[in-house]
Amino acid sequence: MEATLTSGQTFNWEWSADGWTGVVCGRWVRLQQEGSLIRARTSEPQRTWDWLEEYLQVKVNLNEVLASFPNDPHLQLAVAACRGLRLLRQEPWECLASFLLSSTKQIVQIRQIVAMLSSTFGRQLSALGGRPAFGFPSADRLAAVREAELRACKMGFRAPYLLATARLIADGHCDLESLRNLPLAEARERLMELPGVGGKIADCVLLFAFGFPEAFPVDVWVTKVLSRFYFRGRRVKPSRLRSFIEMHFGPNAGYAQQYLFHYIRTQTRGEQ
DNA sequence: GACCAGGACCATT
DNA sequence: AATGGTCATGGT
Repeated sequence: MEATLTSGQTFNWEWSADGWTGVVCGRWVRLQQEGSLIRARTSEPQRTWDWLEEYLQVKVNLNEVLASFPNDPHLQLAVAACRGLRLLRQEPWECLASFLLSSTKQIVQIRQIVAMLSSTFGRQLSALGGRPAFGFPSADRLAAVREAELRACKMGFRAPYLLATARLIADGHCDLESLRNLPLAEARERLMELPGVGGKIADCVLLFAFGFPEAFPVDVWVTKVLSRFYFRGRRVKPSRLRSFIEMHFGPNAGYAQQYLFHYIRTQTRGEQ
């Protein structure tokens, strides 16, 4: 669970001695790992846990996913180092907005920005003990604020992108939920029409929110690890990298990407 | 105090 | 098509 929640696919989980605290579908949640089980606590009674099972993707058979990976020693090394890492199924708007804020930011900083944005514009939620919690602000809410208010959340040049995209979602010009049912390439194009959304951020939404398992976000870390593992550390043109990815990683390429990303990031921390 | 971070966009070649 | 500069901020 730790690998899943700290691997840079989501930014709103906080660890403490009591477990992992976060917000899913507008509900405050605390998760505790007990062996192979996960215990969940909410601040209010729940009539169903479907929303959490969907988010955590607990019904995905991880062994089947891993069995679909190519049998190459580098990838297997990453798999061994990131035991239990899963892909979440996040809410599209929160995922899109979070990754709009992610460009050339370290994960710790993205977490700070998301936290400030939520506490400023998000809905306050009841929580068990501790500090109050805040949900991620809706597109409607953000569409109504001024750019300066967003910049006050330390997002810098990303503020106009977030604002413009929030407005396109809020006024119905773009319906995120409808993109879920499109073919991957088409959904990707629709996403890239949004201001501030290029191929990488689109791939993140396709993989982390819409659940396209073959979507493969390529950032500086993934570029680095692919170069090191499969191209003897040499620079590789993006187009060549793309064709290698499609050739090599199979139907669950996105999972493989997440293992490689988390592996290289945790291995080289503090190095160089 | 450099260097860099889960990029996108625009102006030049 | 392919670089190069720019954007804002702060962690390491």
